[in-house]
Formats: sequence, C-alpha cells, structure tokens
Amino acid sequence: MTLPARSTAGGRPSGTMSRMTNLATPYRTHTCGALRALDADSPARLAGWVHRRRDHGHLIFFDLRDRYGLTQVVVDADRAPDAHAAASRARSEFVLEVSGDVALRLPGMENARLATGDVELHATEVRILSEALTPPFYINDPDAPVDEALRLKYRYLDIRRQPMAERLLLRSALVRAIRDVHHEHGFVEIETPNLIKSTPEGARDFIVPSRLQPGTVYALPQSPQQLKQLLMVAGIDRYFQIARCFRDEDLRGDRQPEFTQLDLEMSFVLEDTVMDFVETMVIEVSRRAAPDRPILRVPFPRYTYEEALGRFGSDKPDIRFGLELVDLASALGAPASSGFRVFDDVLAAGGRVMAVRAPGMGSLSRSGVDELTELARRHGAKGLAHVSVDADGGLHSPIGKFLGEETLRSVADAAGAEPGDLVLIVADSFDTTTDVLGRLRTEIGARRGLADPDVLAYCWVHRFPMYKWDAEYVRWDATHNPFSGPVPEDMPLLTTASGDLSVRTPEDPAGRARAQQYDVALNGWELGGGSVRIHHREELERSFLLQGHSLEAMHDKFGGMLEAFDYGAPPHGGIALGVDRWAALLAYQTNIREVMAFPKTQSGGDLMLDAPSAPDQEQWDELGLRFVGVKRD
RNA sequence: GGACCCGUGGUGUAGCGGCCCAACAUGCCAGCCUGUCACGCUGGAGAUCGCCGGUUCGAAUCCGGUCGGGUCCGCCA
Repeated sequence: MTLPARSTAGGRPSGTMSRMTNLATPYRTHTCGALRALDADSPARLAGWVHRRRDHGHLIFFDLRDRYGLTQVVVDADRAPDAHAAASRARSEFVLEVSGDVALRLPGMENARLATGDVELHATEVRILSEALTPPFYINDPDAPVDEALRLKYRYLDIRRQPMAERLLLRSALVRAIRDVHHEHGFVEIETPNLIKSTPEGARDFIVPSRLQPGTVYALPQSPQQLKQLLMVAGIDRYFQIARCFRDEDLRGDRQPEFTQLDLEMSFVLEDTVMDFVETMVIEVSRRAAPDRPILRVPFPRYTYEEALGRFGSDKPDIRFGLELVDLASALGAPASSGFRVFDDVLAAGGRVMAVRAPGMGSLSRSGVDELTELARRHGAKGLAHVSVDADGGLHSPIGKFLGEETLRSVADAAGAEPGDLVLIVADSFDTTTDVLGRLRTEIGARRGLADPDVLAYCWVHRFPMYKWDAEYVRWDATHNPFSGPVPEDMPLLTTASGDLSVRTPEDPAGRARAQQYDVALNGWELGGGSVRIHHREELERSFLLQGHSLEAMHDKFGGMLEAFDYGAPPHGGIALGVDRWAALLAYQTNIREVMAFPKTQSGGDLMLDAPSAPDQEQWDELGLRFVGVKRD
C-alpha cells in the first residue's frame, strides 16, 4: 500500500502547536492523537510507544502513545501474520512503527475516553524500532504514586507520564505567552551572560574558576540586575529576558539552586508605570496560558507593606479568603488594664495584641490547640491564647478568669466570632504578632479549605521599608535590592541622625524611609518583586554608605555601574517574576520541581546525571586548584 | 547548622520483638483465549526488609551511627 503525504497530521493542538503544524515524518503520517472518524477507510502510519497491550491470542490490541495522544491498534493473526508476530513480541514501552488502515470501531465498541476512540488502526505492518526494559515505575498509570527520588533518577520516563508532560506543556505555553505579550508592548529580549562578577543580592554565589586567569573566578548571576540597569543606560528603553539565575542557598520545595526569572526593566517610569504594565502583562499572560482560571480581582489590590502585615500577617497574602487579623487593644479596654498581665505588659511596651478567627474550629481538642501553639512558638510567639465559642454562643477560654466575662465577650465580638468558632490571640511585638497570626491564618485556611484552588488571586504589596537595622554590623541593610530608590518624599531621610553616614544608629531617619519597592503575590506565594532604581551616582553612593559599604568596596563591586551612571542614566525601574513558581501555581502544584524538567534534590544533586561529581585530576591541575577539605564549625 | 518524617520483591503498600526463609495489589515471565480498552483465566519466578554496628535466647520490628529522599527552622527576595 502507498501512503500519501499528509499536511494535516497534527490533530488536536497541544501546547504551543498550531492546528496546521505538519507533524508527519517518514515514520508517521499522523500522530497518535490525530485520527478521527473522518479518517476511516484511509491508510495511516503511526509511530510511538506501546502504552498497554491486550493479547487475545489470534487478536492483539494495543494502545500506541506519543505526546499527542493514544490510538488503539488491532493486529489480526489471519490478516497480517507478520505484524501479529511482531506485536506478540512487543512489550510495554517498545517503540513501534505501525502501518495499516484506519477503521471505524464496531458499533458499541467506541471508547469515549480517547479523542481517537471512534476509530482504530488495523495493522498490516508492525515494525519494532526499539525494545524496552520493563520500566521502574508505571508509565501508563497517571495516578500511580511513585517515590520522587525514583522519578528524578528516571526523569525521562517520568516525563513520558501524562501529568509531567502536561505540566511542561503548560510551562511552555506560559513562557510563550510571556514572550508574546512583551513583544507586543515594545520590549526587547536580550540575553545577558552567565559568567559574570558577583552581584550581591544577598545570597551566596556559585563560583566558576577561570582557567585563562588562574586564581580568579566568575560568579553565576543571582539575577541579571546590574546588567539590565546597564541596558537602560544603553538606551534599550524596554528590556526583558527569561533568565536563568543561580543562588547557592539551602533548598526548599519552592527554591532550587538554579531557577528561571522573568526579568524586565523599563526607562522613564514612575512606580505606577511599572506596576501598571506588569499588571496588564500578568493578566494577559494568565488569560493566554491558563484561560480557564478566573482572576480574583482586577485591578489587583494594592496593599502597603504595613497594611498587608496588619491585615493578613504576611507580605505575600493569600487573599482568596478573609479571616483578616484583628487588633484587640480597644476591646481589651487599653490603656486601662485588661486584667491579664501578659497582654497589659505587651501593650505597655508598644507591642500588639491581635487575633485571628478560626471558623468552625471551636471544638478543637486540647491536643489540636497544642499543635497550633507549637506552630506559634516555632515562629517566635511566647504563647497562644484562645477563646472558643460553643454552639450556643457561650465563651470558653483559659484566660477568661483574668479578663472577666465582659472583656472576653468584647474580644470575641471584635474578632467577629460566631458559634462554633475559635479565636486565636497572640501578644507580642508588631512583627512577631503579625507573622505568627499570618501563619495561623494560612494554616486555618488550609485546614478549612477556604481558598478556591481554581482562582488566581494576584495582589501587590508595596512601600516596603528601605532598610532594616543590622545590629551585628551596625548598618542599614537593604530590605530588598540595594539599588532600590526611596519614594520621592522620603529621599531626605536617606541620612543618619548626625548627618555623618559612617556613624549609624537604629534611630537614624533612614529607618523611616520607604522604598519604591513592589512585590506581586499570587495565592499566598511571592511571585516576584521589583523597584524603581536610584539612577544618580551620588544618591546610590549615599545609600550604599548607609548599608555599610566603603567607597572602595563599592567601587570594587559595582564600579562598572557607578561609572555608567556618570554617562547619562535614565530614570528606570523593573521587576523580576519567578517563572517556576508561576508555572507551578498555574499547574496546581506547590513544588516547583513538578514544573521543571530536570530539577535537583534538596541536597543539590541531580539523581539522573549523578551531579555534582569530583573533577578529574587534570581538571584540578588546569585550574591550579586542590581540594583541602571543608572547615566544619 | 538544626528539628522531624520516610527507606520491606520491578512498583506501591502491609507487617512494628517469636505466629515472617515476610503478606497484599500491581508489574514481570510462560501457557490458553478473535473485540479488548486497568481484558480475562491458569501456572511460575522474584525481597537476607537501604547500609554498618549494638541490645536480646530471638530483630524487618528496639537502640546508635551512616547513606539516600522529603518537610520545616535558620539561610534565601
């Protein structure tokens, strides 16, 4: 039989593939997801992996799989004895090329669960292109649980499985949408080098020794921060990049040593210019990459840092549910004594007594409360007070005997407690109180299933403090990026009490300065952050001096950029968003490894490649290096 | 740097001091089967319970160490 070349082999569009893409090759006329009833009675050739085989003796069925789908193949011993012999030998994950005729399935034999389920391929020829060992885990069962270490070791098999393949396709769609939207808005995509000089973002650098200049090293970029600012000085005006970044810090489910940022920078902008564009871009990208996911609020809510902490106890709030924190000072009758010494002392010292409501958790057991108390202690609270409301509205609390019935009632009312609720109360400094209650709020939300998993709840948090006091080094530490600028009216605050930038104290005006710094949060995760930068050399030097850098050290580290600012730097600002996190959230995952093709383990290892590994002696010699062991504290 | 959890045929689990030279499901191998689609039926092979040491008359089971994986704190924007 002769097989005509096909131009519409694609079938259902998948990922970034357009409907018209020609996927036919010398090995196939169609993909395994393409055939439909209309193709009946035509010849076809498919290539793919044996997904599942059902051997009935004279008749063998198997599903052939590729990235595009599954197609059932039928091999009849009488009609095609050679094909039947090959199909008898074939096993799971063998790679086959199958030629035959597309046929409508017998009435009642259609499989509604397959896109190709109305038809099947009656094989005339089965060619084994590759044999396969029995796989170490189930490739044909998307729900089968598999140890993650095993998945990582055989990642190429894991990616054959549908869930992993789908997530990589989604990520591809995300990155494509990002590129498209930026190009539509006049952005230029520019690659920046990976072998650079340390750009202090605060994390530890990965180091690459130089062979041509023995005894020196490159650092891998923690982000393209300085380079993109230099591109603004260069007049590029609008830059973006899908940039690989490297940070040598301990790993988490949402942190890998190498990760991907959407990095962008814009010239001649104010804070609102950047935030407005980013918001437009994020909405457009979300709609293209995840059209089924509703966006909770447009425009995105904008909270100041103080407000986010006070209301949600987090600078990356999950606003898919309420349960906002409540300040109890007035309910406790402050400044008069509440009757409970712990609360009175905290309030007198300028701290806060605040609460969060746990709906429907009023009957939580003693050990359940202990669990929450432990969570609170782990994050710095000295204890956790609680009031439970029974079904009849009666209040029960270990601190009731101190507060008295009336105060207890006003506390419960202030917290908005209803019958069956539990009210959790923390008394400490503003930072600790909000942090602990924020974590409790998140825990309650998770336990009670309060957050709609389908919703994308983006929000902004901005006006972060420029600096936080670093008592150990007697300096003002940049809370975000050291190049961030202050909000214009706070520019005069970038100084010390004495005016001498080398004499720094916690009472300096600098401590009150707010940055033109903005973070985007998505469903309780920090998606990214950026700022409007300082673009004047003198102001940057001033900020660096407050951060405890000497002029010499500053020149050594940022000399290139400081010098560039002498040649006409435009006002500019930008942002960086975590592409891995974004993809993970769009894929309903909480672990970015699930959206990375080849991620590393928590100890930074690649189980498939067995990296890192010891270099050859020759490599050591070329670099003039020798391993002398690691100092242990 | 620290805390906690996990490690038993290929895979996922059960067993948690003697009843276990280890059970179940699935996978694998062989035979049978002409309409299956998680095909079915019959039979079979397959684990010294991550590794090392200790406690005990006796250890998959208890203890210590170690290796690997994970979650979290510190760290990290």
